Amino acid sequence: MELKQIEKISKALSDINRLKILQYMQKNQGKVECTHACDLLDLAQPSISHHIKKLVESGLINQHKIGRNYHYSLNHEVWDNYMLRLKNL
Amino acid sequence: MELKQIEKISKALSDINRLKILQYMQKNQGKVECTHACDLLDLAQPSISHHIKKLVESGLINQHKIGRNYHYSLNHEVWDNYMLRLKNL
DNA sequence: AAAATATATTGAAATTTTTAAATGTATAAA
DNA sequence: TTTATACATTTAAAAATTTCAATATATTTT
Repeated sequence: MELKQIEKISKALSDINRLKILQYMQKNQGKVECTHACDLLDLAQPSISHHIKKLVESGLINQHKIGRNYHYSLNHEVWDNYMLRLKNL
Repeated sequence: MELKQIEKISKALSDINRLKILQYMQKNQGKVECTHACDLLDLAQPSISHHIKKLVESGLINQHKIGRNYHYSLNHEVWDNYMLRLKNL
């Protein structure tokens, strides 16, 4: 993993709303209802959408549509590599 | 460790220049000669100073002056807590 | 196929971050 | 104690990020 990706992942983790979204995902078995997330975070729907996109683009989470809603899962490989690289910076 | 500090540390790690500074510190046993760092990163001296400050403020590194220059050391407690919190987000 | 529901994208404003010139402060050397 | 050297701070401009209204797209229901 290159330094550039370490930077990108750290950036994805550097916003409290995105951290809360990650927590919400985990608690909800990866299921995310956008409207519920809006209430929870007190953000407009496009903002939620934008934050989720950043998480996906960083590679930290995978996205797949189920019916009308989305499900997400941690990309454990990316996650573990990130930790490892930080430890041995 | 609160979510706010996770955010702050991630933010400190979310700039490639700061990551390079961290690497440079490690390679140099924590010793930093600012002018050398300027050359390495192709940044002006105040920028280096600013980036180092962000790292110190995040709690990731400790700063202590030796003679005219500065030495730094990783704050392992903060570092480890950060990792742990991320793992169990 | 039309209406309803859920998320994505675009565009623009507000905020934050990054950068460096100018200047200040502290230490070391002459 | 003057001069040189090294890092810090202030200030201001440039760049990037965050936010949301408006709009678009996709899916489900009727």
